[in-house]
Amino acid sequence: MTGQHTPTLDDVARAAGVSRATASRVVTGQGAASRQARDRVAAAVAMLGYVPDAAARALASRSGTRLAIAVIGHTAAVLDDPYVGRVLTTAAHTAAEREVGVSLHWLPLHDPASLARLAETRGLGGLLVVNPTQSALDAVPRSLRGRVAAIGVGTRHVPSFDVDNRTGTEGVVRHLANTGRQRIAMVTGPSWLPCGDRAVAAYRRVVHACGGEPRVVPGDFTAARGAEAAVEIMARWPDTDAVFALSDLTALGVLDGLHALGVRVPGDVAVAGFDDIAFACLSRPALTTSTHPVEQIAAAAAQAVLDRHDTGTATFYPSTLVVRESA
Amino acid sequence: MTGQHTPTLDDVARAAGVSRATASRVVTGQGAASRQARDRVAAAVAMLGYVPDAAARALASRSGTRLAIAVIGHTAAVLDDPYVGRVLTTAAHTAAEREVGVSLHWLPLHDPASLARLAETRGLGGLLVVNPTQSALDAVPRSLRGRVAAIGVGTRHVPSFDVDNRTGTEGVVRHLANTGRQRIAMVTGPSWLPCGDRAVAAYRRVVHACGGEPRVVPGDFTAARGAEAAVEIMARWPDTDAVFALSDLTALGVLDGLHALGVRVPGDVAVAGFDDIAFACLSRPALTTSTHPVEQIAAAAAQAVLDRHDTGTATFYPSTLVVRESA
DNA sequence: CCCACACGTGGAAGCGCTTCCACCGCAATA
DNA sequence: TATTGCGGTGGAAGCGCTTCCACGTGTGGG
Repeated sequence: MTGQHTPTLDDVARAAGVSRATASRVVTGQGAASRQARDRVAAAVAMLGYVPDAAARALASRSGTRLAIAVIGHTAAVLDDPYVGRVLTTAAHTAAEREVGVSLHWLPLHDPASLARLAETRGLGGLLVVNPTQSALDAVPRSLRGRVAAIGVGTRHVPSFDVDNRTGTEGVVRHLANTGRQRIAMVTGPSWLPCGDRAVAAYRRVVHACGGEPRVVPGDFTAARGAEAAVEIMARWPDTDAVFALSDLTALGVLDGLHALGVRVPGDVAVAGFDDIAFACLSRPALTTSTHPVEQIAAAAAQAVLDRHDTGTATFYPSTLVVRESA
Repeated sequence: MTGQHTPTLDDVARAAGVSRATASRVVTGQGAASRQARDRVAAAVAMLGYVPDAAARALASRSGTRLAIAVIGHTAAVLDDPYVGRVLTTAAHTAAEREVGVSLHWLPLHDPASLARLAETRGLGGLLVVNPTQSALDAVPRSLRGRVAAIGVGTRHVPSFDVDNRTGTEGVVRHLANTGRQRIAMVTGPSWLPCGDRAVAAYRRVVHACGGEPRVVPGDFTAARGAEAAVEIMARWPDTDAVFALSDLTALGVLDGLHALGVRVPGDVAVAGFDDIAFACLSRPALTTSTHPVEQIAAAAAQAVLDRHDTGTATFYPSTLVVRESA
């Protein structure tokens, strides 16, 4: 071999018999280049196995190339939730396909400034915020507008990609009602997550329409909280005959809590979740839930940020009921 | 504000009244600097809110700063496995703490060249390979030696960080034997994963020592395969009274398959898994398994690569039995 | 026949940083 | 006192790339 010298654009240009400027134009696809030049540069690239240096490219074009993914609320809950894991891996995968680097950040919940700091990092190609709070999003500098997206609820200035919590919730709660459940309780998500409001509102609406009374207990998307919530619900409203949890993980916890209480599912109480994580079909009884296109959502958000195409304010993806054994 | 000008090292140097070289030394901590210079630069940094540009730094120091994490064998199986998710998020988190970027890569299984290509990317600060095959690792150029680590089984030249499959397996299988199980079957991991060999060998040893005959069925770490495997096992050896799966996900699938068959767990057949994923305690019956310090393993591997400290060849982390209901 | 005007091209100036090198003063040694 | 050494410093040369700009060319319209 010719020594350990990774080929640079100069090498390519020399091999192709053109200037570095021309080689750059061909490689990036920006700017004009004759057909002949294009071919020769392409051949040289292939021959030398040239790979552009991302750092140099980012530096020279002063357009950051890194996609930062920020997850708000770093707790064990977030790490254990397969929903978040799927979002992360899909977004990262989308970025990897475009050969852009990814940095993952876990941000504290009540510190909007931390997001602002992250957003101000030079060399940021885009920012994807998972489960943002409004205040955090508002702290994002306007210089990044058009390169930020939220997975969850956004703001006027930050486009969002999320599942349609409203119709999703309606679907599940209606199913519960249609199968004869009269006294349906709900375990919500964390109070700071704005997407939960939509879902709770939808739940209230359906329950009222069926002549029932809402029974809402706060949750936090963890299984442990689900088990607690189940106990709370049964203590407070012993005649409850269905529980809807806004997260499968929580629903699984509810199943657990109910089991410990000696309550039969779905005999005594029906249980339904939300998300359709992989384990939903593995629990005993298998969990009735609502499935949403997480991969599609995460990929769309990543693409929107990476390609800077303006996608309007909010895009919702349909969530569809999956009936299994628990309800 | 003074216009949209992100402060550069030049600004810092000017504000501190030193040269750019000195400012750089202070900021990076490399090289000598007087106490006075250090203080003044630190003050300037704080005042201006200076953040070093990663791209420029990488370019100038020609020491890539990105940590690439490669997951071998991109299938739905890998994405759904919370074990992999935990490894990824922990490694990414460790990297983020050090302010190094991360790029995630999903590589095809039977293409060692793809890892080599990735490894040759300029500007790579380190490479972490999850679930590598031997041939893939052998394809990593020696120029990267000391900056590669495997999570799983490594090679002579690539240090590895892994759970101690041998004692972990022994622990589980012994527990099965000690609780009166005589005819213990095992569902392995994918055949291309070298770590599986250790576990299978350990399983054979314990079974032989107890006077039993090994009953091995191939698995692939998915739940679906676990369900199939359960059916296969019961068809082939109807008197089986215990199943050990080398992955919780698979064990959960086994539970499912057994349930469909009308086999009671743990009454008729005991089931044990490996990994202790979050759902292991949520299944019905709750899964007996072996827990390992995934976070610790992933963080150690990431640190080793990032800090370039030579950690010898292989580090094993203990796996400890967790007895729940299924065995 | 000359000017305007595209288009393709190469020269050269950086992007923000690290690092080699030469330099300077000062204390320790001879 | 002359010599070394060394910690601290600034100048300057790049790292590999993009991109502005000026400079030919070949076309078409006036």
